[in-house]
Amino acid sequence: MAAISQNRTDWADDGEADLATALPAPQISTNKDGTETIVTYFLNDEGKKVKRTQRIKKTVIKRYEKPSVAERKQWAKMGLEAGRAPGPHPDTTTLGENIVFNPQQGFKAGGQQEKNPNEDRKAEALKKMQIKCRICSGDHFTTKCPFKDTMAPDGEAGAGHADMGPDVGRETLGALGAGGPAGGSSYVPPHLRKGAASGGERMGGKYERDDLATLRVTNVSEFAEEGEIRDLFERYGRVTRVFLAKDRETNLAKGFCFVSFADRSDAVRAQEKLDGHGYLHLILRVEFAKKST
DNA sequence: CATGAGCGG
Repeated sequence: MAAISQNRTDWADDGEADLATALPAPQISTNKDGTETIVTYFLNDEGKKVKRTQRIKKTVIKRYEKPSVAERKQWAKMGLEAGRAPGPHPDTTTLGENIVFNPQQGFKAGGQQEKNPNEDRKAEALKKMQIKCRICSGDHFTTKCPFKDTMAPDGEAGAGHADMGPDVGRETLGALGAGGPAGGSSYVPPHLRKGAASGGERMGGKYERDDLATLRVTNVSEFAEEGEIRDLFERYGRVTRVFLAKDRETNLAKGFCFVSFADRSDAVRAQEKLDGHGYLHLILRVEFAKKST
């Protein structure tokens, strides 16, 4: 490494030493308002000398920073920067746009990604074998019980029987305020909740998915991806949802998907245009979805 | 071929 000249200020100096050295040195001055003005000189693509004036405000904005980046900043400087003060210097570093680091949801400085607490609790419960079926006391959830269709959970009067009063055996509905489906469970799936992205509508005390502008697409390749399908359908209007059915085990597409549009008229056009359209070695069939069972 | 997943403990 000793062979590298310590006097060189730029890799581009090779063969143009006279021009390069003719450039004035960068100047930094501090203004009254605390900002700094940086003047640098360089040669542009056409070999013309350019003076650049930048005014920067040295406000330190505290924000999350990738731990790996933070660590890297502690490294001793090397090469032309060896021994110099921390931070960028205009003769070796070109100041660019601020790049906003946008941490992922759950990102935590100084450590691993935060785990979903629900996942944790569930895994924990499974590990300790605390799951006990309320019907048969087996180590599965009540809803997974092989007897769930024929027996009610212990302590509940015949769930699903017609002679049941409106409040008998019915749990209090949660603060989400959605009327759940009849059947005794207070659980309201995310897409049916108030404010869910894909317009649920209150009808007769129940939330139902609005499938008026939903297309069912069949003959979809197992290698299909939701994003690609969305791109394809976006050409005909605003797509509000793409659901690509996948096998939960293998994660391979099952061969059909649903695409919802904001406007039914767009769905009509997409249906007409894309029915019979080739996508990845297969020819799509596109029709309007019927109500889900 | 094919009408979605989802919680819960």
